[in-house]
Amino acid sequence: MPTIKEIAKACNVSVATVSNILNEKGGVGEKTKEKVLKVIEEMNYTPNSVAKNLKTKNTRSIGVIAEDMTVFALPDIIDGITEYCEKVDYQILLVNLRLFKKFKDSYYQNDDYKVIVYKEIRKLLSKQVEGIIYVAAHERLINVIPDTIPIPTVVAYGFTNKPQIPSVVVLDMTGAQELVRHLISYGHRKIGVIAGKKDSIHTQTRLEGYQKALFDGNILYDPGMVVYGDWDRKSGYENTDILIEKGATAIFCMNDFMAGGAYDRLDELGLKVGEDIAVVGYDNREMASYEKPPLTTMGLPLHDIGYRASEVIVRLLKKEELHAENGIYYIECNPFIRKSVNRIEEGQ
Amino acid sequence: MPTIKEIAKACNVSVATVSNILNEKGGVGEKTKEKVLKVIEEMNYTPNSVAKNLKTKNTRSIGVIAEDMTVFALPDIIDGITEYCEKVDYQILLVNLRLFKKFKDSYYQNDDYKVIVYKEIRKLLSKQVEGIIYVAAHERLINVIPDTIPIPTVVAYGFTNKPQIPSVVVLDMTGAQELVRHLISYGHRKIGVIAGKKDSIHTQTRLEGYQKALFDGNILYDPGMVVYGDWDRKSGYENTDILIEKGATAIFCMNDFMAGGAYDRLDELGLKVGEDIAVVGYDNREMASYEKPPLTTMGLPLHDIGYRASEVIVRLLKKEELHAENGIYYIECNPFIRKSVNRIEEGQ
DNA sequence: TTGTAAGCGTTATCAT
DNA sequence: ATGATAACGCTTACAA
Repeated sequence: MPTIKEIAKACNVSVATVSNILNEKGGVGEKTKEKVLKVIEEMNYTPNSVAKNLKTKNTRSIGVIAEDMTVFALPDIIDGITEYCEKVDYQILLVNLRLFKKFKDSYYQNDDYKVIVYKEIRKLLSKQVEGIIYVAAHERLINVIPDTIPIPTVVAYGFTNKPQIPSVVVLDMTGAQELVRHLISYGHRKIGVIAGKKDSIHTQTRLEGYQKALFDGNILYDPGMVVYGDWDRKSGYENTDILIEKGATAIFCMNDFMAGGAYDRLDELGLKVGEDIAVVGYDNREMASYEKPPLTTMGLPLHDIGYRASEVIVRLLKKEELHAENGIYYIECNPFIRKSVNRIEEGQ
Repeated sequence: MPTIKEIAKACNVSVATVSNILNEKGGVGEKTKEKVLKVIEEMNYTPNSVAKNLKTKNTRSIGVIAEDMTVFALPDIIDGITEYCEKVDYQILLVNLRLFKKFKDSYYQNDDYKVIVYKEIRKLLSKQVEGIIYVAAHERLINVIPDTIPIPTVVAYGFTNKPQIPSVVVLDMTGAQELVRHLISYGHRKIGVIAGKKDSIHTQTRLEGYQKALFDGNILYDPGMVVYGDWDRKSGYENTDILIEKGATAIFCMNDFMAGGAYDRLDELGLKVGEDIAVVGYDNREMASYEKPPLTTMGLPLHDIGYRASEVIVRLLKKEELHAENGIYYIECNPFIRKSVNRIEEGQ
């Protein structure tokens, strides 16, 4: 690989001239420019960005720390990050923590992984990335980022307890609200909920959205209509009976898996989803559209979360003002209306 | 951020000494070492790898070019890459081409994206990556990598026509063979096939595996028992009748989606999968385990493909011998035996 | 055991 | 319009 020096020598010009041409600084004669460009082409010269970065003290690169690439939300989030970064010509250094593979489901219960994160941040820092995006595998409080971190950092799909580290999260509240409003608009008034785990942020905010929709619809909130699952299909199956016994005409499941479980049980009960009873899910997982009937659900704005996170990083890099309360950006969900909600006649 | 010079000054030693300590070169007095380490800690010094890389002319980084992150195979492949790279301490520069988003399904029909790939390779080269892994979204011939590429390159999940660019692919043949052998071992002898698109490499090799299994089982190969779908669920649905009319007792679908479609049609026909008829899929997509009954299928060795690809790159980097015919590495599939295959009594 | 200084491939300042 | 040269932060002979 030739260097700028060799190009200069081959052209009988100085390195400064070659550099000026490469960076379009102007003040260069037309024919020298032509000649140099030709030689560069001929010798297949590629500038060495490492040297350039050392000199200019910027790398146009950001570090992306993914808790676990293989968790369903991550690829879309990273896709959003890459889309924006491509636009503004930033390179991505990817680190995949593989937390689920290493620590199973419980990694965030202990703090062993804090030191791993810390180490990876150091590495990224030494590589002179200009910013870091930390992508959580599940939306929750992320407190592994040292406050002493000297470069802009944002958390995607997770909250922080520090306003100086912005975060980008799902606007779960209105998503749930919209789904339940949809149910109500189809005449349902006895709407059961199969919630997720009680300590999950998703569960709490989706429940709030449910309550708001009831309130707007002038429907009494009956806590007995809310049962808690654990996000797994089986728990959807198991909790369905309770709701049916209470006379629910519709079931709002807080994820698609539990909705699938409800489908299973409803089928056994001889109840046809979308005809005798309504079911809605959340997340718009791939299987949602393959259920019979296809499941009405709420799509997570994963791609947009990544996109926004990189927008925020770039604003931070340019020292531009941020306009988000407490540094939290909420991104709206998109509904997927399919065939799992039946219309109920008035007075029924 | 302090530099090595500032550390040296603060310690009243030379930069060489600090450097030697950092790189554990030895020949350093115990107490100077202690002192320097303490100051490094205190001043929170992080070595600048950009400068280091410039000097040492290696970056311990490889470029990963993904055709499209959001295609189902990619996250696992990249996960495999990151696992190995973490072990050998290589950093990943990620490029997401977003081919599907940009060109829909037909990008590989035209060559517009060749110039994009070429540009990205140049960028990566200028960043001084030591090798490149190109990750295809679907297994096919990848011919977008210039033969003039000056650094080791391997294609994951795709073939190349150049032996100097190794590739790592799925061993589809034995996967299909094993699946059909499984069917035969359960007593099935009239095994229909819903194949994928005719021009797909997957279709061709999986068909070959099917034929081999028949041969080993002393079963006549009836080309009429093979119908072609287009990988979509609908085409599984539509092709089922043909096979049933021909008296198939088992259907080998070349992916899980088409198997799902077959389930749908069989259900309409009043045939119970796993009792009256056997169905197997391929790929082990997420929905396979949620089908009723859970679908027996063949899992793709995605993670291992990525892992192997980076192993190969690292071997290449170390100029070690490669031991693969034509530079093609085949990775075996893993079967997921579930509930969709019934046992047939002899003579039935 | 420690220090001096050259040099990696660029950019940028200042002359010419 | 072009060139000489210092500097970016580090490693590495080589000298002391």
